[in-house]
Amino acid sequence: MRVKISKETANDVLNLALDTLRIGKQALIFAGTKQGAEKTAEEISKKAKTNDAELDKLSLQVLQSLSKPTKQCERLASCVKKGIAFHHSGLTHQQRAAVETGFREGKIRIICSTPTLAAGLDLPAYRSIIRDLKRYGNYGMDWIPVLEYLQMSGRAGRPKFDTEGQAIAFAGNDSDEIYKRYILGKPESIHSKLAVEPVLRTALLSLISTKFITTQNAIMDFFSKTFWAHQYGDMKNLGLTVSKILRQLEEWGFITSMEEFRSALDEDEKINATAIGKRVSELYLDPLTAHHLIQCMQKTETDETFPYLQMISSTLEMRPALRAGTRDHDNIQELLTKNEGKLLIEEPSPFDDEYGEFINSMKTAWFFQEWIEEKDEDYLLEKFRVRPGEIHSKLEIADWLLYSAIELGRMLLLRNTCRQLMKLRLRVKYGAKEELMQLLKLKGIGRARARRLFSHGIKDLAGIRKEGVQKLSEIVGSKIAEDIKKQAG
DNA sequence: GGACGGTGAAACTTCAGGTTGCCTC
DNA sequence: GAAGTTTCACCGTCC
Repeated sequence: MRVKISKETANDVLNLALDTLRIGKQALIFAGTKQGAEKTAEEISKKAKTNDAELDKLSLQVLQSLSKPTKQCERLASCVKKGIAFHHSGLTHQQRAAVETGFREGKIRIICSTPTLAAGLDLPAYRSIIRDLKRYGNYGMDWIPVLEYLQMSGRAGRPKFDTEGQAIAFAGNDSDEIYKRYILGKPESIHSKLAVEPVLRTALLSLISTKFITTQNAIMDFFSKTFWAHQYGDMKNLGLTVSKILRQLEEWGFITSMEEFRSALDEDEKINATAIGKRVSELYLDPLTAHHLIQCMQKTETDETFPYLQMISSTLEMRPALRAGTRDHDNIQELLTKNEGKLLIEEPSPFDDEYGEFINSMKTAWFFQEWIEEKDEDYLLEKFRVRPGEIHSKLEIADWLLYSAIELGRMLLLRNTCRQLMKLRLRVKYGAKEELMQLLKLKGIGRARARRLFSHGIKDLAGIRKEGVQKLSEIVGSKIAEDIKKQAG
């Protein structure tokens, strides 16, 4: 089928989008990066001539999803005003929901998105436009998986409304390659061998700790019957990986064999989870991460925050860590010097493979440090290029890791460290300095109000009791003033 | 003559996603 | 590897 599109601008993605608007249909546009998605949405919205009171309402909703709108919020809001939106992991939950329902209801005509929408959500459109078929990966720029292409093009056509759908991919100079790869090519198998180890580690420990499996033979037997082994194909290799992981788990003290003097695990030997191994499994923690946390905590008992932030920032769970660019170089060097001798993970040689990952984890830790120093989201967006939604997801992971670390620390009787970590967890949760801790215990008081109270000299519950409702009302509003007065007793 | 502003090309920077736990001093 | 962003030199205009 041939479709003629008028060449209104030099940008064909833009032309296609404008054409979609003209024929009164909806489109999803897939871009390779968040920046790319935002950019295309913005370009289209500048050319779109939509005007609608409903959209104004939606736009306002998007803008006010945070107490203080960031530049990203403003950008999205101005797009939505024109019936265009972008969608990626850096959006807040409310924003995502607003964009999705807005599209389902037909108010939003075009969404420019990263592959988020293709995988998880059922959001069909008349046109599915794939702008980028290449993406930056571990080995430079590379083709996206066939599976992903199918998922994106599969969004075209809405079964209930359209009799047809169009999936359009932008080819550039590689149309032959694209035809071979994506139209004729087979999707790759679901499991990749590289991703196996963390999952296998967690699964193994869980099987052992629930006493579902007690010998290595039984383990191999179990895995040979799973679909997973079928996918993995090579049982011999899987066997080697399994015994390697078992040895690691033993070394880390998460499992024991009955005859402890034997260094290697015998195949019929009984295997049990240790108390701490059991807890690790209950926490759904990757044993490697658990081991890392334990080692770090046993190394120090500091009352500084940065070492612990570095500890949680250098886990697999926290990946992808924030990328450190050249403009961060000086700041990170300064951090390294300032924390010399206190870091829980030593700086590797710059020639080491891990060096880049180390620097990234330093940047992530630094980001958390700034967060608990009460820097606002706009500042963080500017300085770290972290979007609001990402801030939340990183904080959630941080909270979970800190919780896990506290649990493990408690079992290891690291009382002092646990106390520090509990304080830190609260600060990470609220993004506040330690001096606000007392006030944050109150319901309805977050870091913003706590800071306002504090700067008026009200520093704790006693301070609230002393102050009159009138004065409190001026600071935090009358409803909350009454409420916290009640809470303070 | 100098402040200001627009333009374009070169240099530089950055690059997807999302599941896990919960009362504990 | 390539899109997006920043920087900077260059030119023209207005006062």
